[in-house]
Amino acid sequence: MAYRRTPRVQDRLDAQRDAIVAAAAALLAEDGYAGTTVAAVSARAGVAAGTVYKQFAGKVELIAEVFRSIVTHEVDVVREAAASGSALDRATAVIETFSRRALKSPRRAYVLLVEPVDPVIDELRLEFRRAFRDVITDAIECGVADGELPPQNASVVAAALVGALGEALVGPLATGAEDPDLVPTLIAFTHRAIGGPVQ
Amino acid sequence: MAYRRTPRVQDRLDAQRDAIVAAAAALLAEDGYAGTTVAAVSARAGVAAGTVYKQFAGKVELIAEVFRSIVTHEVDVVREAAASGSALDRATAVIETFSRRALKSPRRAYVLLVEPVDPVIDELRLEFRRAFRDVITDAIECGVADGELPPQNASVVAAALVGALGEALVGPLATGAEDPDLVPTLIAFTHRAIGGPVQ
DNA sequence: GTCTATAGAACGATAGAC
DNA sequence: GTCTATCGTTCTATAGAC
Repeated sequence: MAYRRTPRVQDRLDAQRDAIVAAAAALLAEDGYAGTTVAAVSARAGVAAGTVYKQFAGKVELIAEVFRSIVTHEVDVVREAAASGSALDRATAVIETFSRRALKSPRRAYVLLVEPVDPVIDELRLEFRRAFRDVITDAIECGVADGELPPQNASVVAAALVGALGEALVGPLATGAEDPDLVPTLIAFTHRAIGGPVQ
Repeated sequence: MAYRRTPRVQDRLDAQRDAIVAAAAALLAEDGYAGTTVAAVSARAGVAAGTVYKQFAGKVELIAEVFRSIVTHEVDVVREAAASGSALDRATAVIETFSRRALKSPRRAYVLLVEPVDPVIDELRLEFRRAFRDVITDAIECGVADGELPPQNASVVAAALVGALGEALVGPLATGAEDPDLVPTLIAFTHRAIGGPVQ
């Protein structure tokens, strides 16, 4: 092709990269990490296997980009859902938004949350859990400042809630068991945990 | 060595294996996974590097055995501490025992809880979190049966508490920050979360 | 005509079946 | 314990944009 990449070529390359990421994301949601082979990804993206390695250093780096693109969006959605209202409303919005979305795509959520994949992915998970924690910390701090919630160490409690939410979902996500009581249980848990009234 | 392993030879091999596991455990607690090289382990155990591979299929299998030996013991200690008393006492004992022990060996606890290591270790962590969950589930179920706690989905709440405890400790363990308020915060969080009175 | 991106086969490691 | 199938990755000839 070109000595120098023309904008046209660059666009095509960018589109190709996006197609590979989208194919990997779809496979990850359907078949988990083990089912997301480079061969399957390249076939679905309509490129050759070797091409994947022109765009990414390896499979793990591809999966890492998929993680980043999905979870960044999830953090944004949760942050948006919890942007306003009382501290209790905001905490409820976090739990409800996060868990409903996870339960709607259980396989995908399981992969993103805990499926054993690779240390590089573990590192990303740690990072994104901090992002979710910060969203909750903000809500709790506002609630404490307003006197709506009792004084507490907001960031510790927020971290605890992130861990609680993730761990409580792992079981149901893994087994696919649909328990209509799950989300209400988590909301009641959260309300009590941060010292709000339980309705 | 012998064609047939005499009891004497077998004892020596067992002792050698134990020495390797103990050396790996000590290094893991001091320097984390990256610092626990096979060379360092064998040197500390007083054996040749090749001997490690006679006893274990590879580094990951060695580390997995270290994990199993340590965490099985931790589960037992926590179970024992939470064996009797009111549901609130038992829940308090779980939190206090787990977190005090973790904070006493922060590097070790960080490795056991979340340090990115290997998918095989991730799998073990999932397994051991279920073991801790079962200990807490039992306490909550008894509390609900006695009327001490409000009705709730005990295993979901227990899983949430395991996640909460782990995630709340990750930050302090990683930074080494000593916050005297941390454990009391977690106990208050737990008491509220399961619907008990907060003192 | 030049040189890069692509396709697809080949390679070496590894995990699972028997 | 061995063997086979499969996976991630690399290599090389070809096609095609400049």
